[in-house]
Amino acid sequence: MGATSESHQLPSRRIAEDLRRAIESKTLPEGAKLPSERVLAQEYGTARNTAREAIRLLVEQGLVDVQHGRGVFVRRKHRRFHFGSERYSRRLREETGLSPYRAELAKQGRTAHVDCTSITHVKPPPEVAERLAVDHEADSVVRRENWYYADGEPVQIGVTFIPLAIAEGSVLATSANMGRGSLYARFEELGYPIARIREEIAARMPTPAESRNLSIPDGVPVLEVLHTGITGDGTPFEVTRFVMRADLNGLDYNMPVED
Amino acid sequence: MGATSESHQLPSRRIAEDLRRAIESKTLPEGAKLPSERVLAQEYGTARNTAREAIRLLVEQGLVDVQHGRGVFVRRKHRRFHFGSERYSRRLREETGLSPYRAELAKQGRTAHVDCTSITHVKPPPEVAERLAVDHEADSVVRRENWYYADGEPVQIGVTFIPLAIAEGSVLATSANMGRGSLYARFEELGYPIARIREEIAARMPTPAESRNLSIPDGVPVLEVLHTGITGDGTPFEVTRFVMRADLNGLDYNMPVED
DNA sequence: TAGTGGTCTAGACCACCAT
DNA sequence: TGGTGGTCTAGACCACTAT
Repeated sequence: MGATSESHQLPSRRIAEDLRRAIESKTLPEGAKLPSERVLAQEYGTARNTAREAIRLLVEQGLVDVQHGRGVFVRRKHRRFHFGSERYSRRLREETGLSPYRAELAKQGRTAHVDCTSITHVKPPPEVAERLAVDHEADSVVRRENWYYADGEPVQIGVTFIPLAIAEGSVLATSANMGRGSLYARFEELGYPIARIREEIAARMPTPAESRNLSIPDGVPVLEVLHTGITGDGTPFEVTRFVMRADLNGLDYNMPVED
Repeated sequence: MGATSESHQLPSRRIAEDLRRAIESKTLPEGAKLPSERVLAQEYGTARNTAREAIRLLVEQGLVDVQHGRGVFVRRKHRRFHFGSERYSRRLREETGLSPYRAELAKQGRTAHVDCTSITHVKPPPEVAERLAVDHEADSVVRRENWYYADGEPVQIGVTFIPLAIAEGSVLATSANMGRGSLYARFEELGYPIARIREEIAARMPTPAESRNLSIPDGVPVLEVLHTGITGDGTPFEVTRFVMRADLNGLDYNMPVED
């Protein structure tokens, strides 16, 4: 493990660079334990805080996982789940009866679990009102919050907003369980078959609350997808904001180029 | 600015929480200067390093910008550029003659600049070979690297791979300047009109090299888009890997739900 | 109990920015 | 020049994990 790099003057950067190289060259393979902070400090002749700062740089780059009391380990690259346009395909819905989330996880041999944690009536947030073409002061919408788990660990949270005029009187406004074909089958029965989707995608660091809720490791961003469901005649009937751990989730869209 | 929060025992967390609340309530509006580390330390009766740790927590959340010698400032939320399916629309191409990148920046009154920094012949990376359906050992592809600037600052880097069999003998393989209608007009002339796109999206923290190249502030992730251009009969003819600063770029897709 | 990371102290000196 | 952040030292005590 010795001191080999010459490119950085700063001890902390030099330690971090050496470790980064060791990780990228697989000298330290995935899952391997790094030398402890105290050992690094001694090897490089620095204070412990300096070795600690080097570790922090690696954490920021998402290269290692720190485990209190156990040590620092090279982060294992998880295979990502992929979600995209097929998430809303009617054929998939009807053939499998499975929600696309469950189908994707089944493909990877992992256990899916979806939990509807709350159903409430709220005034829509401005960006939701705008996309649903409702008045964000006057109109009320149904808010459904869903947590998505893989092998018992939460990986996504989705919050769906539905105009009250559409949801009122149906299971959409009252029941956590959507039944066979799930959400979009119910929309179809209500006269809102999904024909188009708009997906607005951003990435950012998680808020402290999101870090807690999704147990997001340090140095991992979130993908935020603002999804709008639209009928054939252009009427938006549902908006969902997904927040996903970016290390476990990816998006995969396959679409025609229109005019 | 005093000490008001009760929810955290740890001094560094308490300072960070107080500052976060001040930022979110606009008590500290965008662009405002935070108290200096030394002042915070004195106000909370801690060592300077403890106040410094609090600032670091805010940086990790992407809430503040640290400027050496000047101070710590509440990060200004930039309006994001939005790119999506329309990026490849033929109508847009023919009507404006402008590349979609330039069109989007013009909409926001900012100066666009695109720089083709290199054109080389390489063996395709495995994930590119797979999507182009070429042999990643035997076949060669043209590699074009483009840097995208807004007001002189780099915001995206795109690396395009084109099978040599397609690009050979055309400007695609030789010239930085693509001429009117840009890349996809040339593909169309060569018998590869774009009809579908596949976009695979991930988010992650930047590598040190990307941080340098794109001047990415701390606490800002990148969006990585692996884009495949496909003809009407399903032939992939081009793969581009985009890396974008996630604080300045977003994606916006509007597409039909296909069976 | 020994080893690990987590937090903190009370300094020090340096590099950068503004005046 | 004085104020700011950047890095480092040489300790200390705590919390967690393992044996």
